[in-house]
Amino acid sequence: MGRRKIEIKKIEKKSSLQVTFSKRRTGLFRKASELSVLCGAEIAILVQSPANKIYSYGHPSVETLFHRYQTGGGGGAASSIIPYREDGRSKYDEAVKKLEIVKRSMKQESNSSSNTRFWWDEPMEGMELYELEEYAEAMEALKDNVLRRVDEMEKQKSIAASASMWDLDPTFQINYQDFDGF
Amino acid sequence: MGRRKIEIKKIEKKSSLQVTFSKRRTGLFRKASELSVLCGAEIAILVQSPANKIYSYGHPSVETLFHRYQTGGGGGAASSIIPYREDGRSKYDEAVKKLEIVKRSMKQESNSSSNTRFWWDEPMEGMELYELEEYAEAMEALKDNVLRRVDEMEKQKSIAASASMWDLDPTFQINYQDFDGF
DNA sequence: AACTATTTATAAGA
DNA sequence: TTCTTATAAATAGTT
Repeated sequence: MGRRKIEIKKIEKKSSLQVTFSKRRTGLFRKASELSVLCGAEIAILVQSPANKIYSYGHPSVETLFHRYQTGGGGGAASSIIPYREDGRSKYDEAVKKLEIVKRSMKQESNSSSNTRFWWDEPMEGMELYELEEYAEAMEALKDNVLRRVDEMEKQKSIAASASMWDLDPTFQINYQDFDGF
Repeated sequence: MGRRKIEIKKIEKKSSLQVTFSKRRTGLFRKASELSVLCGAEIAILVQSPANKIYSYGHPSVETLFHRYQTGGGGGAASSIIPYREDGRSKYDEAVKKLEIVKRSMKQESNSSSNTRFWWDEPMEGMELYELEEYAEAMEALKDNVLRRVDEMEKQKSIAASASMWDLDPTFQINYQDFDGF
């Protein structure tokens, strides 16, 4: 794709690998941005570099798309695949914002007074790795259940679509961040 | 980029949009695959189409990368950013596999006998939306805590790196799936 | 970081 | 849709 055709196999020379990674990562994110603008598609990309940095691209955000991916296609029982609500963006975003507000207030409370302990902090002391892993999994299952229930309730509440998410103003605040901090 | 140069702005003609979306999505995933092979990078992509289908590309998996993204760069308290362990892949993957086994067994149990109820299913009945949202958030906070603790324990346990994750055999089982089911 | 010779990607057309 | 093809874009190797 340039001076010579190359085989698609792992580049061994470390310096070339670094250069190619940088060029192609940029190219990939540019392509994503173009697809997003041209077609109104919403896209999230995570790339973990050879140096273990994680680069992300997300419009509207990595989290939003991942949540849709999980609730829409991956999470829950295999039979109950829940479609992403056609009218859902604004309602979804409202819910996400509310969750974030609750989360922040919870964290502030739990940080401010060190003697106050909340029930979700309790099990952290003295657990063995295996227990913790099991626990994390139970949490995830429970959260999936809760989110599914939220989805169902939202769906019932939103009767007619006020506007398709694709008619909204595409304010392309491209969320383009590197994690260089470690 | 072909017969004519085009501006990067939303395509209005619906048929062209559909064709362009399909071609460029394919192109994007191909580029991701090439970057992955050439540089040993690990990549996840989610694309939500104009028709609200979610297309995903992930190597090793969307979930794995998203988890790293959250624990490594986004999740948890703002100050305690946990780096992805340099030696971590095999340990990390082991943990993920274990979690998945636990999850599957939990799901199987809870599905097989309909009269058996687990504690994490209990709170689902009769909760109002606001309660559910609060609950979901508590779950997420707890899961974050648990995962952070797991990370810390893993880090302590893995002393010297046996092999860099980038030296491992790149068995490129590209996980390339469409959700056409809705 | 820039530069180009080439290879790829793709817009339009069939 | 899928294929063809003229042209734009991406990029490998070089400076």
